[in-house]
Amino acid sequence: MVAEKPKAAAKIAYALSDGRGVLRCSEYGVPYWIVRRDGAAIVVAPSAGHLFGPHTDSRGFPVFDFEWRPIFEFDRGAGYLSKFYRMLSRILPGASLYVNACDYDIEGSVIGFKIIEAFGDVNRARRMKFSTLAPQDIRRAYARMERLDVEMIEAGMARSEMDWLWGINVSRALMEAARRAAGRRVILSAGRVQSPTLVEAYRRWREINLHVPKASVAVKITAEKGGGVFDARPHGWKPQSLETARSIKSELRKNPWLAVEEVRSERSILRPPPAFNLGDLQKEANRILGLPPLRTQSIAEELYLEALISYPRTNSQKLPPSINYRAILDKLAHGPLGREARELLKETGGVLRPVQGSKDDPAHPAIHPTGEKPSQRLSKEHMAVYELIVRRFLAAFSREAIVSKSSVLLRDFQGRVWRAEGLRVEDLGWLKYYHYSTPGEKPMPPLDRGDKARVVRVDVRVEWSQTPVRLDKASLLRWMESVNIGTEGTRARIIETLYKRGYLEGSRKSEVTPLGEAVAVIIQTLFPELSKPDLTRRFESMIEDIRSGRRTRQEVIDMSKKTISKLLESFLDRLDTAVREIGVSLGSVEVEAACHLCGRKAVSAVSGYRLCSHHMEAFDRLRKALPNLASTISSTPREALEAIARGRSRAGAWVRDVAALALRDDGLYKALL
DNA sequence: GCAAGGTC
Ligand SMILES: [Zn+2]
Repeated sequence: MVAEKPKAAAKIAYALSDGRGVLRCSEYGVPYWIVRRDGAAIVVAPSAGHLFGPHTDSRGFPVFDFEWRPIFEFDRGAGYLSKFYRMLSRILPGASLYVNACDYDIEGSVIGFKIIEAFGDVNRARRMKFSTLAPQDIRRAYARMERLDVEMIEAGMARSEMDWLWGINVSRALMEAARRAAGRRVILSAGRVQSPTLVEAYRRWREINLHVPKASVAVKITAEKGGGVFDARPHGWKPQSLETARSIKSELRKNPWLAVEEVRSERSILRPPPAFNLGDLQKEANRILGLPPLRTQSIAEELYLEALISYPRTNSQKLPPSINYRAILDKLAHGPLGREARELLKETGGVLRPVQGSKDDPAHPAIHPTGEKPSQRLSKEHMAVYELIVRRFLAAFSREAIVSKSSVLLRDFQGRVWRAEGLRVEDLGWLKYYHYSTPGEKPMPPLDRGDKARVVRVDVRVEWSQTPVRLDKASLLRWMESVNIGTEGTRARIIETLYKRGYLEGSRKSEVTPLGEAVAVIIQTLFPELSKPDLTRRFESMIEDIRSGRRTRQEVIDMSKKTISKLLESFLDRLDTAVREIGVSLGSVEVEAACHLCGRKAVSAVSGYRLCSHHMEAFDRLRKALPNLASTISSTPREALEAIARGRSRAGAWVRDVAALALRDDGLYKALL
């Protein structure tokens, strides 16, 4: 019986033993288990994920002649697989029956099949189908074993092969262009998941650099009543210019009173969040601990191998009763978060009904602690992630938090309406455990209709809008989740690949490098299929066709080869443009007509200055926004440009470049008006 | 050397 991983193999063996004992053995340092059932000896042996994958010895492209080989033969990072390979090659021969007991998905079907094909006999093989590793599920799957799932195997192999064909061929095409441009070897890559993500990063980076901020005038009143101080802001109106706001300020200095017109207060209820799936954990660990997504994932995987938490590569936000809530909480009560666990047991009186999130996973529950006590050796970061997971788990069982929000409308002597807002947490509820989401309190003195509050001070200032667009590892990961490309196990890793290739750089505010821009442009123009998530949707429908018997793997692979061949042909026809694009980015090719501001290829000229497409776009956007901007801050266009050029305005870099140049050059300045 | 998908 072949399991996908050691942990699963152990669970399967124990489930099949019915408590009558299991023999744990080991070969080359890899564990396997022997159990007796129905008079037969069952050997449950684990793989460690895929042991075989497509590979070729051919160089150059197009390349279509791959074969399935043991992964450690060609992937230096996969050395640990060789001991699994040796163990399986020793254990499998000679059995009377082979059972694929890997996870029931297309990847598991391939993993088990390839191992049975290599070391056993596919003509004496069957498939177990289970969706969880709970003992009763495993026993049911064992009792109802089916024939080998050929359609799933074919679908899974097709997925691997299509990814290989697209990825290897387009990567080699890019590298060929780089080699011709720079005369040296540069490692470049492209693929179904990484390339749409790079293109999205490029789109975001452009938006950030092209941001023309909107100006608005903020007026904040600090008022006082009975010793209590609060803030009020315009309600239902706003000052149209800085001048108007300043005159309001001087009016209020002469007549510093506000009449309370209406007091409203409402309670709002904050429901506890569900337990983590991997994406939520990565997002929260980034927000709270500042950890990049792949770091969080590695830590979670290590916590899982230490048996402190459940399987982390899950999309589920659900906690099924089968995990045994009570047993876990009882154990947690004696660990490092024992005080919180005991508090929760007291609060719930032992009635444990966790919030269930909407997201689900075919094989695993949400991430939760096992209750095992963490060892003292755990690093600070490991402990922090562990604590996050435990606290989120506890919060899921707790009660709602109650917040009371008050909103007070006040009128000044000119009849203008102002609004003050207060916020008070009435009952912390689940926030006692997961305090990272506690809203900030805004105090508000008791006020009644007709009361007079005194204006203590008035602040007037120009506020510049910030771009809402984010570009960093965590935001890219969320984008990948939202368009459903990649898997829990691969998203963060693929993002790291984009940084490793030198396409992206920087952590909190990432940037696309010149090389990344060149690759993104080439992908968009010469391999448009790889620029969007749609290719993943096409893969999915082809995989579905194979599973349902509408198409064969051969047909799907032939179609892919045809598509890729055509793209590579037209790529070679326009190789010079790709060579130039990459050459410029690597600094080995000169631009004939360079942008005055950045040296990129110019697309047109304004008042004698050659500008690239980015700076041209920045010029256009700035020209459209300038009149409004100037009138809002009650200034001349020149002063508005100075504010933009200063960066304090939060304008995008390319917009600032254009503004600064226009301040130095009259011709360009006039062209902006 | 290149993908994306498993997992130690
Ligand atoms: Zn430019």
